[in-house]
Amino acid sequence: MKPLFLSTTTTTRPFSSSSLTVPFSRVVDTSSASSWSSAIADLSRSGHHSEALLAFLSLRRLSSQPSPTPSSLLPALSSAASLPSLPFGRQLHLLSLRLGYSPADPFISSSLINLYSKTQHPADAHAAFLESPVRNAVLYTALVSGLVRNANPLKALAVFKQLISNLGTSEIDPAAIVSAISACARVSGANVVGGVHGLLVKLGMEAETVVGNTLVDAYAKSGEVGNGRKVFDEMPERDEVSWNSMVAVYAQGGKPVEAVEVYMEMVGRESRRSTAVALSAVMHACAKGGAVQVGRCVHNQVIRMALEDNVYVGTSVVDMYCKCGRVDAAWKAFGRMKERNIKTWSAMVAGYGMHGRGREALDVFKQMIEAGVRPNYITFISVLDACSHSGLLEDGRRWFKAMKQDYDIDPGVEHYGCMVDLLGRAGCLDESYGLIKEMRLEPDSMIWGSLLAACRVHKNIELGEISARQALKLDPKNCGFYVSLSNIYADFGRWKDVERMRVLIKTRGIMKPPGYSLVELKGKSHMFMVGDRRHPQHEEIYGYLDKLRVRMQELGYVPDTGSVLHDVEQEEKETILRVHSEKLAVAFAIMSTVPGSPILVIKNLRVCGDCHTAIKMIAKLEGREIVVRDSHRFHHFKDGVCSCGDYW
DNA sequence: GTAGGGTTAG
Repeated sequence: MKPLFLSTTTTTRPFSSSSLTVPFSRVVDTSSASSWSSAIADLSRSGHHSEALLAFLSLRRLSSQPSPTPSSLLPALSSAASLPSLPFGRQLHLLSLRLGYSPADPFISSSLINLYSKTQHPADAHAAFLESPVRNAVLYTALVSGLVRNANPLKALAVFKQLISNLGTSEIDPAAIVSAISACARVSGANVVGGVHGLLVKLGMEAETVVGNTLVDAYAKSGEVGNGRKVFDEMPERDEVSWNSMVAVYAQGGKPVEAVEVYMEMVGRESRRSTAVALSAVMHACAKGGAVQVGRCVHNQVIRMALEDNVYVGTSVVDMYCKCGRVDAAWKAFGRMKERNIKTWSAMVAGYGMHGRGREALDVFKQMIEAGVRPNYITFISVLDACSHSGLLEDGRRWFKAMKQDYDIDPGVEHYGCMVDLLGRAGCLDESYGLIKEMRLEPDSMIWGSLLAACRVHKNIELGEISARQALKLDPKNCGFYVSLSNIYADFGRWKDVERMRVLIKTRGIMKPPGYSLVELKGKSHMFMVGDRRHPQHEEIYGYLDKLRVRMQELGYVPDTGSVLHDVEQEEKETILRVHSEKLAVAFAIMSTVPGSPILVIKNLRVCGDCHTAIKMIAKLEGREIVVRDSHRFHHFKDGVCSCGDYW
């Protein structure tokens, strides 16, 4: 009966970036079952899941104990679920079946539901639920959250309703309500979150911090940021997660100013600790809103707190600079990082890619492979996207083939989308069409849209009609498809068809989502919509644009009214073009900054053809580098040309 | 057996 000294020193946890010292060492009496199981439970509870599993295995091997009991099996199973590790979990499942603990023991059953949900085996999770002779609230809750995790929120809500009808509302506790709220957050429809909110108020759970946290996120996910903020403001107590969620909500909504405000309130008035999570979230907000000045301040804070080496924070810094048009600053930050994971590398590849610097993107990608990091599904999207933005036809073909052959990754719609775009751009329309036809997956509307756009550039009316028909079948409300087809007809002088498209757009009530452009000035974001006159300096902006237009016309500028949808006269179309949001933003930025300094404009939609031509000229006339981020990529306008090579 | 199920971020 030799006691075993079980000590775990420095070890690296799988799926975690930092190596850490496990604060665990104790004497385990291997002859005592309770000492054995409490050691495993301690490890599992403190989050040292691989160590818990190792302890379970090694102690089983060393021990004279006949067979494990639920008190050691259970924490091991819960660690297997947390990692998550399907092989370990299955082994433990089989063991508990053999020993008769499963399916009889509801504690084991709930852990099994959790395990199979986390390893994306929802059918097995459901089976574990059905096999259990006991159906208590914990089992229901495990199933509800598991279904949410596996992208089935509707079924999750149905299971939650079963809970209520079978067990009554008295069985509902905060954990149950939290999983129900997170299901609601992912179901579209009016007031879904509000329904469960009402229920939990009736049950007197609104003061629970976790419940409030989940509600904040749920309202935000359903587009009701205001309601989320209200819940946040009324919470009696807020923890770290509450604050981080509120920052994240604004980040996801692309509101860097509000995100920073909440962050400042957290570290200022509330004098809470700033954390890596909070800083990544704020950085994410800056990336989304193109707020490079604020982003730089946040970056300074990251440096001050010595958090640059944190791989998550470092990656969000890289991503922020890329998305704010400063890909060289991103590269510098990338170079300083001591540790890089797959997301870090992919962010850098994507960063170069969206700036049209495909060669550099591929170089980084090759360095990544040399560094021994295995590319995944996402990485290949970045790689192929980079090829398509730079027209690297041969590289694109090569890596598209290699992803399946060398890395055994089946191409998804995103990869096909990049290839269709790349081939189409290069004028290989038949090959592009052929690729769509040989896809095993259902092509989405974006893929057909890419081919449609290529058909316009390379003037192929037959294939254009085919593509448009398919695209519109999948997404009949997307006005871009109507416009592209109409443009093709216009290029061929088929004015009757152009008119037919115009009528179609009108009768089907197709609306273009409102376009807006953002410019950051002294840390403040200025937003412009088409024909916006809300800006205090709008008189000056319009006056300046008028003067610019005269100079542009001297250079041969002719308005391209093709992308104006409205049912109006030619003259009026030109007026609309004149006040497109990106033109207003560019004019405002030039007026407000020192001559010669670069300009960044963030646009929510794709930049229109006329604006693209106009901004090229403005860049030349004003001797400025104008960088525009549209919904698709970056455009660097300089000396009258654009980095996209006029294909976007 | 404070045994199992619950929220945020990258």
